[in-house]
Amino acid sequence: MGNPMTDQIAKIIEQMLSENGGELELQRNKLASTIGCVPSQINYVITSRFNADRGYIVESRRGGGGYVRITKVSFDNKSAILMHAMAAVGSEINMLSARGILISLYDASIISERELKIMYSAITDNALAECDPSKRDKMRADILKSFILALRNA
Amino acid sequence: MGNPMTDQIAKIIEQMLSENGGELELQRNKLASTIGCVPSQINYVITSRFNADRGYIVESRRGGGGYVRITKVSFDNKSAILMHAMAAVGSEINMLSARGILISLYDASIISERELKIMYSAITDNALAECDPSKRDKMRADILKSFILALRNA
DNA sequence: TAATTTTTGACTTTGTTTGACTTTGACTTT
DNA sequence: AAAGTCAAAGTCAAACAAAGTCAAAAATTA
Repeated sequence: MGNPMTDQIAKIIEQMLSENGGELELQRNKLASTIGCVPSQINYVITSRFNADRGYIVESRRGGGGYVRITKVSFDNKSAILMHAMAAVGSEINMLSARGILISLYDASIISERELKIMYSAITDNALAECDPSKRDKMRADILKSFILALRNA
Repeated sequence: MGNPMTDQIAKIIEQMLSENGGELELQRNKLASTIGCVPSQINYVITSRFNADRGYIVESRRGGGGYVRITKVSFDNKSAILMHAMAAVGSEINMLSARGILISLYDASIISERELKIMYSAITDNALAECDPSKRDKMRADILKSFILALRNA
């Protein structure tokens, strides 16, 4: 509703980023004047919306021919934890271990309590009752790995 | 029941909500001044009448361009939708229909986009590849129904 | 009257906008 | 090379704009 300038600028930058495959070089003062704001507003947008927490790397150079480069990256920490979880799942996993992995993701703040409940509901023996018991742990591993993959870009 | 201001304000907000299909973004101070009450009264109305217990989700942002967003997900509504979804799943379901059901839950604001992705990841043919093809649709239905059950109290 | 609910406003926290001032780098002149 | 100039980008703090908190006072209800 009350869309502050910051949000509009962020949207413009996102747009440009996605048109450029996640990488973008811009000129701060030029962008500021086409948008119609003071240059330092661009800095504010960048620090508040395109910071490392949100998975962006920002590099810049001053002086003549200066620029600001914004690159989107999926962040390391999270993906390392997910990678680790993925390895921990392996090709088969029982219900208790699967639960443990989900809880560890919850503890690492990668999923919420609600998401924990949702995911857990799909990997109980009960949910997998239809599956042949001999294949159940493999099935569970597949589902769990699908979740972990989905979390990479969610 | 000598209509305290709180009730009138609640009524006004309900009115606006129903005019907007159950979703509403308002500005606290603006609303307060048009109604003629102190801003914090709006907070009181919201916490006492539009809380999670009563099936509302409230989000807000401070600062310039700030807002308060109220979304109605009434329990009746929610459980009716879930019930309906449950029935729609049936005992077997293919990947496309399953996806449709998840999208309808998303459209009804019962699940987030992130949750949509998570759940969808578990019901693709890919995730269920291990399952005997003749049983796959049954398996998918079971998982989907587990999700829906988990959403009842999440 | 005791308990609960509502009303109010002073104070806090969070988020945005602006502009004056600083730093850096490339290029030009001495 | 050293100094100077200019074109960027960066920093920071003040002003502004919202929403949140909390507790005391007032009103209602049991």
